[in-house]
Amino acid sequence: MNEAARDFIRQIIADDLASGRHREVVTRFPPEPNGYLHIGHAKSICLNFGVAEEFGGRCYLRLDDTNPLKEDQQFVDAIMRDVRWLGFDWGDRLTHASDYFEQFYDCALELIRNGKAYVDSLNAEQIRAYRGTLTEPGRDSPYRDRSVDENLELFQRMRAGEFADGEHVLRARIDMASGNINLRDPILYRIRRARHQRTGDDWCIYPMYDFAHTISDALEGITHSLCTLEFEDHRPLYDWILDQLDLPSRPRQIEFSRLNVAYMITSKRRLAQLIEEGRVGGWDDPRMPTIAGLRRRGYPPAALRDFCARVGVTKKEHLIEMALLENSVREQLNADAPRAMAVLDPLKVVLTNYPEGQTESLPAARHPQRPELGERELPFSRELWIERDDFMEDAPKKFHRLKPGGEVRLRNAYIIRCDEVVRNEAGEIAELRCRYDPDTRSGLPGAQRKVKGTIHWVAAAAALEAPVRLYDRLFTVPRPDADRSGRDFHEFLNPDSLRLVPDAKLEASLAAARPGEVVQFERLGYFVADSEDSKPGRPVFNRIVTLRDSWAKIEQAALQAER
RNA sequence: UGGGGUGUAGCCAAGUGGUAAGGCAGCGGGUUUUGAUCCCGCCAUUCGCAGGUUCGAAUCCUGCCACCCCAGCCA
Repeated sequence: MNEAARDFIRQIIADDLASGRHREVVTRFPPEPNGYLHIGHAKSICLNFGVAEEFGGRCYLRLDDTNPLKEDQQFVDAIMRDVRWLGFDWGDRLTHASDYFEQFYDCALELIRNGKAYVDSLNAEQIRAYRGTLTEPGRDSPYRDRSVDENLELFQRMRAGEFADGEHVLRARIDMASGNINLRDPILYRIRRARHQRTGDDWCIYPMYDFAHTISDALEGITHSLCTLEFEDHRPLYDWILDQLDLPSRPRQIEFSRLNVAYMITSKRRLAQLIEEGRVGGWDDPRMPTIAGLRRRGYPPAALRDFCARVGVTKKEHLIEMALLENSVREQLNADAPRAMAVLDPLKVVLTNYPEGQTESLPAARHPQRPELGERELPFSRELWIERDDFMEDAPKKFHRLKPGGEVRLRNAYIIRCDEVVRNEAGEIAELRCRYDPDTRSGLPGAQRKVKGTIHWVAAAAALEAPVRLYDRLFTVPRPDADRSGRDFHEFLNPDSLRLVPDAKLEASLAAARPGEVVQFERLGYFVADSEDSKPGRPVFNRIVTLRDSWAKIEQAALQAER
């Protein structure tokens, strides 16, 4: 694995192994259980677990539960489910920051004894004022020089619950004049009378991220602590903590840029807001960028892993086009998804020369490139549904579907010719009267005859009617949460992110689709039987992604040319 | 005005002094009973800009410019 380092982090790790600095690789994925994991986390999961796997090391799943006000067990369960679904295994390395509360406390005592931490009794407002600004240094707190004994006593009393929330904090004694604000005596512990989901009421003081995270890394023997760019200027603090304490290992923090995908937001706060406001159905709504949402949408885990691998790992800010994600999804789905036919916007076709009452059953391959997947049977009869936009009265020459007097092939069946267009009183096209050519049934020698187009269809009498949900991007602009003019991301919600087709006409064999099963509706896209709303015999389908559509491009180009 | 980062094609991304990989997108062509898939070809004389060093610079030096992050008792 050494020579094939795919990114700068793997390069560093390979070098560390080669130089003997480390003999093994230990990483961790440390989410805070205050929301669901999203596609950005997927990148971090793939990186941390992937690196460990590739270098024969191990990776911890560590729940960073140091703030009882925000965290919840339901999120812990969801996180485990999502990591597992993505294809990763933490073995017996499931940990919680709260497992180490006692050790954190001991570390705090050690800092106090060495004069490296003190109890500050300024209130929150005062602490902010004393901190200075980006360009002006801060000032020392009047409590900064309390004696070791006084600090020890106060801190012990903090733990014992003798003070109200906010009355005191424990601070590191570093440098109030540092250009790096994280070094201006950062807060290590705060008093918070809140019931913790794992430790209950054992504690009323809780450690801050920088303190808890650094020590957790060291206790677990993490060799490479991988995190996103916004923690870059926390690294001096990370290293300072490691310098002060007597810990079993010395991890190294390395930062990489977080994943940004166009037309998506990954702020947990904003995602939670969308749910609260009822803009989406929940954390697993198929439009959500959450792992649960993508799963319900029908994205295969392998597609997500492939996507993360293609995106790469660097320190550069980026905005990945959705097309890259969709390419990974289509690539997975094309290989495995069985084919079926479904008509979403039906137009009736009557085959005038097909005997009334007659039906037949036509075999059709489940997958054109994979004969081993077998065949399914398609009922065929006199009345059919075809897609409304597969017919055009005044068709351009490039349109090779059905037109008056024209021929088209019905996929897996016969060639038909359109003789007559029947209209209703409103003047709308109500039905097409066509003739079929009996010699051209698929499999027969007559089927060799070439026609320009092939369209999909469903026999009317045998059609399964089922709801189909057509999903599209949730937002109308690539960066909904970074608008230059300061407009709120709500303004960019896509009103057409979900279009419901209440009774699409589906090929009969689709009645057997199990929840979670993926199929390709030929010429339309990939669809999944919804895992929540499908009932036996009555599936509800979600559109995962459309097929590539070069006709749509031609049409668009024509439209452009007209202008 | 302090500190920390980042600039290679439309979007990502390799490149580590020897003459710009690869993917996505796009364009052109072939195969095709999915306008899908698959296959072939094209797509950076130039690496944020300006100087300098060198036989030779995306890579080294100097200066400049642009963008991102940091002032939670959040993570």
